[in-house]
Formats: sequence, C-alpha cells, structure tokens
Amino acid sequence: MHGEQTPSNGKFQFVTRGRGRGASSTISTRSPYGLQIIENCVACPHKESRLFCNLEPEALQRLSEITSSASYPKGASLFVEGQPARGVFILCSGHVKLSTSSADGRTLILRISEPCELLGLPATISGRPYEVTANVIEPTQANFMSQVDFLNFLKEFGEAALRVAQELSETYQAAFAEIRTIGLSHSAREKLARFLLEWSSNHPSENGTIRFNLALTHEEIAQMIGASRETVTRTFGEFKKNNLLQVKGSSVILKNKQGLESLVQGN
Amino acid sequence: MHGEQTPSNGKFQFVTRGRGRGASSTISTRSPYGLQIIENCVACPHKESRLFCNLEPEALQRLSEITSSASYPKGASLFVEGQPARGVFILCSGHVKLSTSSADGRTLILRISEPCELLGLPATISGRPYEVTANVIEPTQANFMSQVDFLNFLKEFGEAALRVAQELSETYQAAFAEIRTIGLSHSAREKLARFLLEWSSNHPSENGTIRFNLALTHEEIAQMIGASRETVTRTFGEFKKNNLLQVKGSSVILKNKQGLESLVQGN
DNA sequence: AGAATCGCGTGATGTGGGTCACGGATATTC
DNA sequence: GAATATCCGTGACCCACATCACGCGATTCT
Repeated sequence: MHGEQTPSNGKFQFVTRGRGRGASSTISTRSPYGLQIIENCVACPHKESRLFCNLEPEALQRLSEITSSASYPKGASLFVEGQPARGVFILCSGHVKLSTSSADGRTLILRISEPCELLGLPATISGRPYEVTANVIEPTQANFMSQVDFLNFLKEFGEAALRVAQELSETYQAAFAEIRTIGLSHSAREKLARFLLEWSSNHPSENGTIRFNLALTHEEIAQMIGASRETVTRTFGEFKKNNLLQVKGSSVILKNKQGLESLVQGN
Repeated sequence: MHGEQTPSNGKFQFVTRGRGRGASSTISTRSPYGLQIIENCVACPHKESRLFCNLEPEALQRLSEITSSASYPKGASLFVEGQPARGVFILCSGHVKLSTSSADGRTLILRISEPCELLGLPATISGRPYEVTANVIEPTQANFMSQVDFLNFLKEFGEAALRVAQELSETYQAAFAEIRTIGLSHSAREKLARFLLEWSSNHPSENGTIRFNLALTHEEIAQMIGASRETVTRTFGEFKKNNLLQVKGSSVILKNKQGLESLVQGN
C-alpha cells in the first residue's frame, strides 16, 4: 500500500535525487545541490546557528549527497502513523499537519509544522514506526534523507548527532506543552485560551494587542485541544463577546492578552 | 531556594564525587568508580547494548570521571519543574515520579521512571529549564552528571551523542503515548483501560492473565490519566465486577486482557 | 494506646460539554 | 449559474464525571 522507494505515499510528487540530474520532473530544485541545503538553512532566520548550518564542509557535502528534494500538493502525506520509518523530512516551505487518530475515527492534532523543522526524526532515530501522520495542508517542498543514510551520517559526524539530540529535546518539550494543554485544564475555555496564547507566542505584541493568522478550521482547533467543533465555535463566541479577541477571516486579534492569561491561571 | 552545587534540592542526600574519596558520607558507592557505571549498566538486562555500554574505553573512563553518585530518601526531589537545568541523573535503583502541576494545584503525572533511565535529559541537552518535577517515591540511588561535563562529553564522543539521541527518541515516544491516552479517549473507562494495558505491557502474560504490581494510589492513577480520584475508584470497582481484573493490595491480576482492549478499541 | 493521617468506598448533586440536528454562508466543481 | 461540499453558528438534550461530603479501615506518629 505504501510506496517503498519514494518519500511520500505516492500522491503527486516531484522528486530529484542528490547526485546527478534526475529523470523525474523537477519543480523547485536548483543546482548545484550543495547550495540548496544551505539556502534552506539560511531561510530560517529564527533558527540561526541551528541544526545543519555551520557544520564542517565535509559534513555539508555529505548531507547534500544523501538528500533528495520533493514537492507535495495539498492533501499529500509525507508519512502515515504506523508505517515503518523510512527517513526524515526537512520542511523547506509550506505547512504540514502532524496528527494521530484512534480506531474509532477520533483525531488528535499534535502540531502544525513550519518550514525548517525536521519531521519523522524520533521514528527514524529509534527505528520504530512513525508515531504520527504528516499531512500536507498547503503546497510544500521538503528534503528527504533515508534512514540508513541519515544514521550513517550521524555516526560519522558526531557534531551533527549532538544537534539532532538538541532538536529532539525541543520536539519533546513541544509535545510536553501539548500534554499540559490537554491534561492540566478542565474547562474548554481554559484549553482554548492556552492554545491561543501558545499559538500567538511567536508573534510580536503591539501595545497590548497581538495580531496573527490562524488558518485552521474550528474542527482542526477542536482536534488540537481535545474538544468538539461546536464547543470551539461557542467558546470563540464567548471570547468575542467578552472583548478578549476579534476574528476577521483567518486573522485573529488578541485584544486582551491578560484576560486570556487569567483564564489559564486561576480556576 | 534551590541548591546550586548539589544535585537534589537539599533534602537528605549522600554524595560522592567521581575522583578521589569524597568527604561526605557514602552509602552505596563502591570503588573503583570506573566499575560502578558498568555495573549499573549491566544491571539492566532489558536494555542491553544500550546507552553507555559498549562505548570505547576512553569514553567509559571519561564518564566515570564526571559522574557523582548520591542516595535519596523517599520524598526527595531530584529536580523541580522550572529550575534551570543542572544536569542529568541516571537512575540506579528505586522509582521516581515525574510530574508537572498547574498554578491551581492540579497535578499531572507523566510517568514513573524505572532504574536505568536517564532523567532530565531533554532539559540538559536543550538548556531550557526542567519541564517536570522528579520526586523520589522510594529510596533511590542515582548518578549525576553536570550539564557542562555532560555536553562536553557528548561533543567529544559522537557515538555517545547518537545514543543520547536514541534515548531522547524513546522518551519522546513515551510522552506521545501519554498524549494518546489522555487526548484520544473520552470515557474514564477507556483511559483507565489504556493505562492498565500500557502499564502491564512490560510484564509477561501467563495463559491469558497478567499479574503485576501497581504501587500507586488511586489518587496518583487519577493524576496519570487525567481523572478524579473517585472516578478511578469507581471504575476499578466496575472492572472488578465485570471480572476484568482482581486487586489484592498493590498487586493486580488482569483476568481478561481482551476485554480491556475492547474498551479501548471500540466506542 | 490514643491521635492524626492517609487511602479507599460510596451516595447525592450539578453541570460542562459532547452529540444530534438543523439552516445559513462561503467556497469549489462542473 | 446550478450544484455540491465545506465551514460556521445555534438550539435542545442529556449523561459522564467532577465535586462535595462522610464513614470506615489501616498506617504512622508521639
């Protein structure tokens, strides 16, 4: 059912291998490949000096050799929960939804991955199956490294292994924040407030109000905080009525951050 | 408030440094130190070829130098949520409770750590504060390595860094299982069933029944699955009545594993 | 040995929010 | 420009579970 050789599960994708000009159709790759990865790296200003930048030249060279690039349309899956791990993906552009679901169709969204993140890292390192499903929610370009190549690379370049450990630590801590959101709050109010604060924490606060984009449906938000779609709708309504925030299309304006925080803190 | 030099927060503890015979009172350390770590390692049969075994001799030597050993009584804290990371602990004997709590006193127990596990790893690697509190629930012996020593060690020995990455991956996946338990089930029945199955999964099944120890109070179980103490008591009662399990003191006998599994699967 | 604490069992009660069931508003397809 | 799907808003219902309250054994102080 799942493709063996190719990174994705077989929906439209355009792959190029690291060495040589591939025969498959290319969309966004540029030559030479050595540059590409560095580009992707540099494109992440908030993650400067991260992951695979500033490695020794041989490591970078090696990286470029084991990396293949591919494009994925909306709706494609990079990997599916339960599949044996094939390797890691480095998200270059676009957003990817990481989710898990139970037998009865219930879905829990763990996070929305942003460019520059590594996907499938824990599974690839530990050798266990992917623990989440990675769905492309907007056209995406990603680099892929197979498990064997990646592990060999890490064995050879210890410095990179340490970086990977750091990345894993942060992945863990992000997951842990999710646990707190879901586990430590009783009311849906509180969960939604936590979620909004967490989500907005990357964005700058301008004289008390924070403005950001929230390109998620109520259904998806519900799946992120462990609530029903209707409850999310109603709670949003409540927040609007209490002048805590405004919503216009997919843009949200937090008008009273403190108010939200008080919902989280106290009872 | 929190001790700077010593691993724990200052309750009774007995420390010996890696090199030289320390002046502080010792309880369980043996000389020479190089052997001790290997001992601890070997003492973990189910984790053979793990973490720090089978490293090059120089790495082991170095490890023994940066490790200090300490004993902790019941109730002590190895570290507390929010404290800046001081280093990692390797649990030699005893059990440690990892928990997080919210401002209003609500507590969520993440897991009960067993001997041979590393505690405080994500925080130490990433440099962020400890994300959980580690409470000793039965007399415990643990080895400690300071953050700087540990990071330098990893920088020097890339092989060890890779092992650490693997350990982190599994820590992550354990946390993820917790997310699934809490997030993907909406009846308390289901959560308790998931919990019992997970908890018993390490123990052998003898002709359909699994027998294991569950040295946790209902209160603590409640905090692990995100429910109230009374609900846990009642649900246990329900399971007993339905002949799913028996309880005698702290030992639990799962009489009908399939029955529990059906509670998790279907609605 | 009394006292205090802790863990367990159980009843009564109230409610938050899941679920169902619509209807209207946009977006998407043909 | 229908037709269809997707998303949002809202009312009605009701039940699982949190909460409160209390009583009863078993531990552990002192």
